[in-house]
Amino acid sequence: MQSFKSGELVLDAGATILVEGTNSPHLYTLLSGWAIKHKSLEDGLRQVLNFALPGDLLGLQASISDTMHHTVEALTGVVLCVFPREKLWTLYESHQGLAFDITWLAAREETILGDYLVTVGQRRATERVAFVLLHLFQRARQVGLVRNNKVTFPFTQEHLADTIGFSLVHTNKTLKQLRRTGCFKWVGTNFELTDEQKLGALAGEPSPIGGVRPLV
Amino acid sequence: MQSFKSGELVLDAGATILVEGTNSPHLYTLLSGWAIKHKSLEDGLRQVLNFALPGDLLGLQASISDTMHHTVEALTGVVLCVFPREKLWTLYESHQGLAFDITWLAAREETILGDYLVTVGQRRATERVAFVLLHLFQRARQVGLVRNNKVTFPFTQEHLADTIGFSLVHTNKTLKQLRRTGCFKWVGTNFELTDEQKLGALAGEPSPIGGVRPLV
DNA sequence: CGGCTACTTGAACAGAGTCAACTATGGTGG
DNA sequence: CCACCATAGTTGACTCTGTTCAAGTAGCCG
Repeated sequence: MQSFKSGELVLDAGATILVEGTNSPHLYTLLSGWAIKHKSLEDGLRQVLNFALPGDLLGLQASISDTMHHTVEALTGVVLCVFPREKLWTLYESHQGLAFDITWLAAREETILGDYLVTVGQRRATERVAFVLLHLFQRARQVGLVRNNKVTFPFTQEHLADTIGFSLVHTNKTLKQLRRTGCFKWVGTNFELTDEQKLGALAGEPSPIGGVRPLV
Repeated sequence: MQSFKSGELVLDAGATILVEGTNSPHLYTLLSGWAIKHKSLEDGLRQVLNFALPGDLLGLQASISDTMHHTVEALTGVVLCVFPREKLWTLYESHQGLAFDITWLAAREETILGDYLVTVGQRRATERVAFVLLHLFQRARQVGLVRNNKVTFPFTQEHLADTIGFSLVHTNKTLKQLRRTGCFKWVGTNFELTDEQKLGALAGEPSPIGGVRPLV
């Protein structure tokens, strides 16, 4: 799989990695740093679709439809592993493991977007905020970015607002309310989760016990 | 690819094809009919994630994570092409075309979910309704279900409401308002689109002319 | 005819948006 | 070292969009 790699790309925070409506000759894997995927509307509104953390794939859409349907922007300095897009499908023939991995990543992305859609479509303000904070904390933990229940969140309240579909002002007020529950501390870029279970409950998660019963 | 097939499944309208939280030994392709993918919350709320039309793949998530993250339900009588899930990855080795097709379908699903997320997160009522109606009309047309700009929509206003994240009542009132624009007629299950461009404008689409300028 | 489901409509209420001002905080240059 | 500026975060007052509750109507099938 390393043979497929054509180089590394290092970018500063704020750099645009891929642009909606354009295509790209490259497919990227995020090696380090955070990025954000979003779509912008003419009237200045913006919807964040997802965050990208180390290990995530960027630019698959362009490989398939010749056009990106969202923009990807670096939230921190990032290191990207660069793959030549045109080689992808020939690689599918020689490396089935790669085909599996990419399918897996695409399906995972679909799952996350589905969760976000439920959150934005059905949840109340506090649930939305709690859900996204918890989700990002857990993803950060999966890739080893959490130490002592602390992690650096390199995004602003405005990013959060654009993720959950609320105005910045209302997001801020909801956050104030959530802080009073005491399950987490978020000051500047430092986020500390002190009561994961409680935040999960506030996010409206089904309780971890009592899973779903299979159909007979 | 036909060799992979293990049978056909015929189900009535209302049948549940896959259940959130369970896994399934099968992967399906929808051969005919409509289905709906949704997630339900404890409190009775429901979010429709997407509609499935002929040609769509159902159950990929279960093949990858051993658990479906949403439920799939038939809206009409459906015919499904059944594949044994465990054979999928071995098939990836012998049929790279299949690997490409599945990746393509997964990426397309991601694109649609992204569009829905923008709609639900940022758009106003009339735009949301217009967007979904137009989107479904266009997808139906792609698979040849539209004749004379007419198509059968086998879903209720409640399905639409659960798709766009509004209450049934407000969806109904918005629909009433949209009908006055005269771009479409929707009575019972019969939908006729008489002014596609106008509906596109109401949906808040970027005008077809004036595409996005590539980055130099 | 009765009972179901889908669809309509109005009135009162509440959640979220908008506007506008203000407080940190960090970086820059005089 | 401090004055200035830009960006991020906070807060209050008012408005408006969408929700809820409640009461219908229309069509369909037994």
